[in-house]
Amino acid sequence: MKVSALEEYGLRCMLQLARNNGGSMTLPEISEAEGVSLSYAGKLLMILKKAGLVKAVRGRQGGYALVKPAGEYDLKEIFDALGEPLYNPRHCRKFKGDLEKCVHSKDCTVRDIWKEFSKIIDGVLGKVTLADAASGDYDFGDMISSIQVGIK
Amino acid sequence: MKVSALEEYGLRCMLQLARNNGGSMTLPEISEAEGVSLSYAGKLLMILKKAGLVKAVRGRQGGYALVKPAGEYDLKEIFDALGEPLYNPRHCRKFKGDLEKCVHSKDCTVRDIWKEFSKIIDGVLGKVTLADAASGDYDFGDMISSIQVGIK
DNA sequence: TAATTACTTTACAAAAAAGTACAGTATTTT
DNA sequence: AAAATACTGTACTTTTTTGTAAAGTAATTA
Repeated sequence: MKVSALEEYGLRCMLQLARNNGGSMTLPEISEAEGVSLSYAGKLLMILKKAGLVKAVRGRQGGYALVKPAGEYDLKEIFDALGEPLYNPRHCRKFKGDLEKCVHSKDCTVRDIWKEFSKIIDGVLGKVTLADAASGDYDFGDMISSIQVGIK
Repeated sequence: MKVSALEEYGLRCMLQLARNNGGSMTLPEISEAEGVSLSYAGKLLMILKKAGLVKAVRGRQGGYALVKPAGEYDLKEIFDALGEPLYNPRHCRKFKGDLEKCVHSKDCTVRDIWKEFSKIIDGVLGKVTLADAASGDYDFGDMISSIQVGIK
């Protein structure tokens, strides 16, 4: 289970903008702040822009900025913009081996695991705002202790 | 956030063996059952074997089998064998851009997010056994409804 | 003991992801 | 209007992951 480079660095760019209190940052600024190349920062911000998460202004006084207050973004929407979710309906088509259908399709326990798992992850990501993440004001403690796997 | 092919197919191989009630399966059998090539099945089972999750017998009556009852494996140990965890101490070294240190190192909110997140995932994976997964006898329902993100 | 079946190992090929280079367009400043 | 700054878009290279090929070793069977 892995976080892609796009997700990692994309989130960081969002955190940079969030800490900037609604102000805009140029690509050179973001690039230097995160230690990534200008090109790569450009790629990341373009993805975020196309997803509608940031807005851009061209020209000399230009730069990127959040389109809404950091407290109104949740981590799920940021991740959705940067990559595929852990589970989606195409899961079994993607991992079907050479067989026409997923061999687990009749009673697909594998799919169920990812589907349920994905719900948990989305649940958590959906409840942490970008502002929370930027300031560290969130606490997963209660959640962890409350984890209980029941029997159907 | 993605599940790698090794994790997906590796887990499926374990599920095949688990459904076999402790009996052994040959590579050709596993390969055909999952629709993956013989070579690839061999690679997967070798990884699982080196991690100590399965045992192998060579020769004509050979094959692979679980080393313990399916109910004594949890999904976490299976995933640990097949790939890196979502978060590990090398996270910031891996994603540090061109800078000597992760730019978030002082007050690394990114790292904290993955660290906490990873705990949740491990918590869930650690509570589902291979036997549960094979039969579908687990329920994340309670868990989902109990998710609460607090404030530090 | 030779043939067959099956695991083991190494090396390689193909595909996907990560990251870079560069030419272009828009806006502002001088 | 020319220069400077900054976003935009495409094409490319590198690296990692995925998957395959083939030769080798071990055990069994006839």
